[in-house]
Amino acid sequence: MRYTITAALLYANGPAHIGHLAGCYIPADIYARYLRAKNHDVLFVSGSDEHGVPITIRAEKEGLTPQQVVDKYHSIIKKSFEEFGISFDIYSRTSKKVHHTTSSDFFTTLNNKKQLLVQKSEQYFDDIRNKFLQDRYIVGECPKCNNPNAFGDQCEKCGSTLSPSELINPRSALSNATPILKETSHWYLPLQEAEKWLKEWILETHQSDWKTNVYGQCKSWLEQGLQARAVTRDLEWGVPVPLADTDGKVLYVWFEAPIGYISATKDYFEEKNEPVDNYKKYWQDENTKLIHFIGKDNIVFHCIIFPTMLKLHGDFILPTNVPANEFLNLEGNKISTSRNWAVWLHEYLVDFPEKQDVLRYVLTANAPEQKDNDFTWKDFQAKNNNELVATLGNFINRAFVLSEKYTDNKVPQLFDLEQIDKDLLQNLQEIPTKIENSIENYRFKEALNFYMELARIGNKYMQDTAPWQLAKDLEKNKNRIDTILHLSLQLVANLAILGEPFLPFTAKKINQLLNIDAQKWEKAGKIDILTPNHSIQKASLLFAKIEDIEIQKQIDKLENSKKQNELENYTPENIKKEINFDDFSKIDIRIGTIKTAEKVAKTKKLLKLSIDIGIETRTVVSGIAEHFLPENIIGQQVCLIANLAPRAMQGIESQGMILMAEDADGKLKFVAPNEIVKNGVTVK
RNA sequence: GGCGAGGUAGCUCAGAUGGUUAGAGCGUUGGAUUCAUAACCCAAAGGUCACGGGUUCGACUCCCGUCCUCGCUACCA
Repeated sequence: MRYTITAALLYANGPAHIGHLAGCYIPADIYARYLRAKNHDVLFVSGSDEHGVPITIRAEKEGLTPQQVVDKYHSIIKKSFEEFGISFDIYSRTSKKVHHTTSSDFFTTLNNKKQLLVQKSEQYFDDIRNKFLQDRYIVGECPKCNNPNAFGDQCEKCGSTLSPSELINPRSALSNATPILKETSHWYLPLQEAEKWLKEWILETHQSDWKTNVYGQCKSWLEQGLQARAVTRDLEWGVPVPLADTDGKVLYVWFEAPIGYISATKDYFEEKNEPVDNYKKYWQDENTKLIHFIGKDNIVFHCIIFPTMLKLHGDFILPTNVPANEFLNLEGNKISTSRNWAVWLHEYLVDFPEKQDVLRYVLTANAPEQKDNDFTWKDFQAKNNNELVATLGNFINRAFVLSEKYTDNKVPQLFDLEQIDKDLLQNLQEIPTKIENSIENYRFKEALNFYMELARIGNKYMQDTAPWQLAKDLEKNKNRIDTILHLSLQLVANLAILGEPFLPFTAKKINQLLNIDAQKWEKAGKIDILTPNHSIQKASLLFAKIEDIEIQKQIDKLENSKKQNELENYTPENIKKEINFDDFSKIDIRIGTIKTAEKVAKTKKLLKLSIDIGIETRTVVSGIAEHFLPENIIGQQVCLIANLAPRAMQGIESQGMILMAEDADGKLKFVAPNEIVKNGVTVK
C-alpha cells in the first residue's frame, strides 16, 4: 500500500510548541514510522505556511521584511522537528518557487475549467501608494471611544470590532492618504455547489471511519450551508494571481497553503534529483491513501474546502482520513503564542537535552485524541519517573544487568520451556497485533499503553521466575537461568521494534545495547531476533529520573514569562487631545446604585441594569456580563454618565453609560466613591 | 443564540450494536522481594458513570430537559 501522510503546515510567525507536537506532528510521525516499519510506501510531508497578513504585521513590528520573518521561524521550527525525530521525508515551505508555481497552476486549472466565480466589490484603496488596503492598514478615529488611532478591523483601545467604514477621518497607514473606495475583482470558490457530493462523501461514506469530533464538525458545517469563499485578495505578500491585470492580488492563504502539501511532494523529488512527476503517484493514484494529520482548528479546511478544490481540479485523490486532534492545554490554561504561555520546543531541547523521547512519550500518553487535555509539568515528571524509568527502563536494565552477572554479556541458549515461559510467548505474540490495530485506527494513546504493557509483562516475568534466586545454586539451575534471560533479552529486542514509532531514540539505543541493527516490524512477537552466543553491551540506563527542582524551574519559568508578558504588553494609553473646562462640564456624571441586573438574552457580554440615581431610575445596557454575575453587583454604586444620548442595544434603550476601569489584564472594575454616598450626587 | 465535541475512581483517560459484581495507568494504603534508578511483584481501598425526567424486564450506553467546559458560528461591546 502507498500512503501520503501530511502534517499540518505550521504558520511561520512563531516557534513550535508542545501543542503542535501533541496535536499533529507526533501522531503523524508515529503513523509514518509504523507504516514504514511495515514496509509500506510512505511519503510524509509537511512544511511552513509562510504567507498571509499576520506575517506582514509581525514583520512590521520586528522591523523586518516578511521574508526575513519566515526565514527566521522556518529554520527554528524545522530544526526543532528534526531534533524531535519527526521523520518527515521533507519539511518544505510555501515561499519556495515550486510552491508558487504549483499553487498558481492549480488556480489556473480551476479558472480555465470555469470552476471559479469572479465577483466585483468595492474596497478601500490608497491613491498615493496605489494599493488596496487591508482593514488593518486603515486607521482613524474610533466611533466608540474616540481613540484617534483605531484600526479598520478593531480598536485596540476599547476592543471594539470595527469595519473601516465606521472610522471617523480614516487614513491609510501607509501614506496617510484618505482611502477611497475602488472597485476590485476577486475570484471565489463556489463551495455551495459542492454541498451535495460533500454530504454524500462525508456524512454517508465516512460516518464510521472518521473520528466523531471530525465527523461532527463537518456535519455542523454542511448543515449550516456553505458559501462561496474568496480565493484571492489584495495583498502583496503571497502567491501572485497568475492572470493579466491582477497586480497586487495574491491567492488567499487558505487556498494556497494546503496545496503546499503537493508542492512539498514535488520539492522532495526535486531535491532527490528524481523526476518531479513522481509526485503524481502520491497524489493522483487511486491506490494511494492520503491521510491528513491536523489540529481541530483545521478541520473545515481539510475535510471540506481542500477536498472541494481537489475534486474540482479533477486529477487528485481525496483524503482517506483526517484524524484531527483536539487541543492541549498547559497547566490549566490555553496555550498562547502571543501571551507566551507555551513550552517551546527549541527551549525544551536546551533545558532537557537528550530527552526527546520523554516528551514524545508524555505527549502521546496524554494526547488530546478525544477531548482537550492538560499538560502539567508534574505529570510530565510522574510519567517519566514512574513509567519510563520504573517500568520500561527498569525492565531493560534488569535484563542487561542479569545477563552481565550470569551469562557474561552473551545471549544465552534457550532450553525447555515451562508454562510461565509459554504464557510469556503468548503475550508477546498478541501485543504487536494489538498495537497494530490501535495505530491503524489512530488510537495512539492506546497503542502506547499496549507497548508499556509488554514492559510490565517483562517485569512480572522476571519477578515470577526470579533468576537471582536460582543463581544461588548456579550448577543446578544454569539452563533455567539461560532460558529466562534468553527470553528476557528477546523481549527487550521486541521492545526496540515495537517502540520505534513512539520512542525512536530509545529504540535506537536499545539496538545499540543489543549490538543489532534495527529490525523490521515483521520480527515483532518473535523470539529469534537474537541468536545464542551473540555478544551484547554492558547495562546502561535509558532514562534518568527527573528531580523536583527541574520541574519547579519550568513552572517558575512559565509563571515568570507570563508575568513579564503582562507587564510588557501593558502600556498606558496616550493622553487624549486637550479639552477646555466647558467641554468637561458638559458631562453630567452621577452616582447611582444598581438595583437590578439581568443578562440580556442572546448576548454574551450584555447586562441590563436598572440604576437608581436619586431623581429617577435609569435602564442601562452595559457590556460587563463576562466580568460580573448579575446577582453579585446588586447594591454596587457606580458612576453614570447621565446625559449621554440614549442608544438602543438588542432592542433595549440604554439610558446612559457606567464608568469602568480596565485593568492591564482586561478585567473590568467599577469606578465608585470610596464610601457610600447619596444616589444622584454629582461627580466633578 | 445556533451547531459540534466533551462532562466516568484523587489525577490522566478507556468503556463495539443497552445485559451478570463499571475498567486501565499513575497516585494512596498494606504485604512480599532485592537482579534493578527505594525501582519491581502481589493485594486492597476509592465511582449514586454532571443533574432531573422518560423508554425498557434491564441504561454509563437510547430519548427529552437542565447545568458546566472547549471549539466553530451569529450577534454584541
